[in-house]
Amino acid sequence: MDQDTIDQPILAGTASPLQIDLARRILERIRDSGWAVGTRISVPDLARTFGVSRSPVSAALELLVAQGILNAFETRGLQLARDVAELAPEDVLPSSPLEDLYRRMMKDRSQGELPQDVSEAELMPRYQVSRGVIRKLLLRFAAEGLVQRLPGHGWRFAESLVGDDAYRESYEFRIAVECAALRSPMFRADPQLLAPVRRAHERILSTLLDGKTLASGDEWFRVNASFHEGLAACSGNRFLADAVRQQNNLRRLQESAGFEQLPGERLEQSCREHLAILDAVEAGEIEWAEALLRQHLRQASEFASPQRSP
Amino acid sequence: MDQDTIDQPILAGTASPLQIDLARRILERIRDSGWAVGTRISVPDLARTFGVSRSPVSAALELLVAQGILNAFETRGLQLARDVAELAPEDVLPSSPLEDLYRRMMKDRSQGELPQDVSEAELMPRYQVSRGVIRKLLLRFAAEGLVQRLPGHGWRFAESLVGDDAYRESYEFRIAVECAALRSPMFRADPQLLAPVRRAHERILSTLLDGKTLASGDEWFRVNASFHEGLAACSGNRFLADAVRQQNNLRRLQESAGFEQLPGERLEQSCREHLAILDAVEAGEIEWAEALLRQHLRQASEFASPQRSP
DNA sequence: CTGTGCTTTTCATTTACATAAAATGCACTA
DNA sequence: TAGTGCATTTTATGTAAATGAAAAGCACAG
Repeated sequence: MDQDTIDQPILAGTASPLQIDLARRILERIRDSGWAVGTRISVPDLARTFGVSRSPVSAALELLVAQGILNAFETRGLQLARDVAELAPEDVLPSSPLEDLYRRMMKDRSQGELPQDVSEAELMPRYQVSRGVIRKLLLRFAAEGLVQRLPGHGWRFAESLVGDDAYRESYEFRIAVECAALRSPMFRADPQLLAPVRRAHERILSTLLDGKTLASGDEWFRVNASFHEGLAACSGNRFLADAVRQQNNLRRLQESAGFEQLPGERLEQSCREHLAILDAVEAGEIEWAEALLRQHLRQASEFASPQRSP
Repeated sequence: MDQDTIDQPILAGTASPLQIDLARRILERIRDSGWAVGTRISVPDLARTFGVSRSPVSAALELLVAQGILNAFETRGLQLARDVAELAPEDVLPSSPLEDLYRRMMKDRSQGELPQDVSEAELMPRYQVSRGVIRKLLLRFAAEGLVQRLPGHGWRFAESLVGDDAYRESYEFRIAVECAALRSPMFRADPQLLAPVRRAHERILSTLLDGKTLASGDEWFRVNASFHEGLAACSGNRFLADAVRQQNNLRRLQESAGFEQLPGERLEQSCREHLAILDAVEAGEIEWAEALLRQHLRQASEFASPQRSP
């Protein structure tokens, strides 16, 4: 077992993006479910959960085996080999080259090193990759609404979230949509949906109260997203839920540029506000919940916006 | 000049989708600007307007020449050859094969002839086209939020608007978003944006009052979409505008199934309601406009929904 | 009856090359 | 000075074969 712990770049070459992605999600799932060491890992079960066939799941589990997180279970099958509560997925798993490029392009754009209008042929030599890769990336950007095809040649980056305007607009949109979700006549606080969200918040809060900082900035982002998306999902309106999810995708773009490392206290406050909103929702006090949510978003907006001064 | 009038399928083979699209937009522009016969047509001007180079514009104009709509201007250049006020663009121009396929797939899906989950390899033989074409179409659907990539293999169509639930949810969403657009602090009724919308409505209204029916069902759909999108665009909030546009895309998927041929009187009423809202907006009476819009959407919802009974 | 491990089949992506289309530049004209 | 017409360059798209990855099937163990 080599060195037992972290040696990432090994065998990073052989693993599809899907496999890496699955490995990360499986690891998160193991952690969040709090399974004990020795628990048997079922491939078909995971395959069902993530909506794929068993092949990529098996490959993903192999990655985890190579990291010493899983090991063989008696004669066949796999089991959990160690406690993963303290493990940060990104430290353990190789990152997909595609994902890296994605972030790199995003960063380059948000720092103005890429012009607003680009051509595929211009990007190919810049990032030393084939056209297919470039296309794939651009398509992903496009799916997230960050980039558009121009008629004729070229692509244009959205004005995106550069500039205070976009920030204001984003928060205005979120207030409109999320409050509408709460007010929806079909709104119903689904415990199955909200309980994990609450747990995640409590976990973070206790980490903070221990004086520790979060393992990764990404973690708060994900929990935050799960809160807003979970609330929207309770509206029973797929369009409201989709809109919230879409906004979160956009925001992820922003964060990964490296801006907005929230200070611990602000983070703690956000966490408490989320919990208060959950309390109100679960108690059926929807109007109060809406007021809290509106206030929460407004504050978040004020906190985020003055990052850049004009 | 052959037969002077309409002979569509001729030389439909040689013309890129962009060229055909431009030809249609140019024709609409000529019609909506009300230029007189003999007006000179400037290529660079059109190229600027549509944000492309002169090449595709020239090619598009050639298409119009072939239809007898333009002809040579003295020694060089082109001029408007005939009155186009009564011309329906779709009768004159060849339709791009890509566009046809797009509509066909949409229709097939909305009539349930395509399953929700599809693979590229399944579509290729079905529509007798290469993978590239299929990809292009799927990507277009994806950009409109109508289809999603599945992890692993295949694509999944959005739940779309099948079922009464989806209808209700769609209208709830639109009410939330469009009303938020009106209430936005940055809302500003932009005449440049709204004037063409108003003109289009007036044109339709006068057509109806003449006792005629609309040239194509598509026409009302486009005008209706331009109204709602135009209003949202005035909010100065790109996210609100995008959300409205996306809803319209979804609705188009629905309509193309051939449902919902609105009766003339309902159509006339919708038209008048739109105009009333425009009046209110342009007079700065935003609250009144919002009330009208909310009512308008609610009525439209009631009209559309009982189409299918459970 | 479910899960595993392996094999086979299906599907998607990649690569390189050929072709089509759009953008650009320039000489010339009104 | 802006516009046309044509030539050139740049850019993107289409095609086909090869590779790689995921899905589906099957025999067997618990």
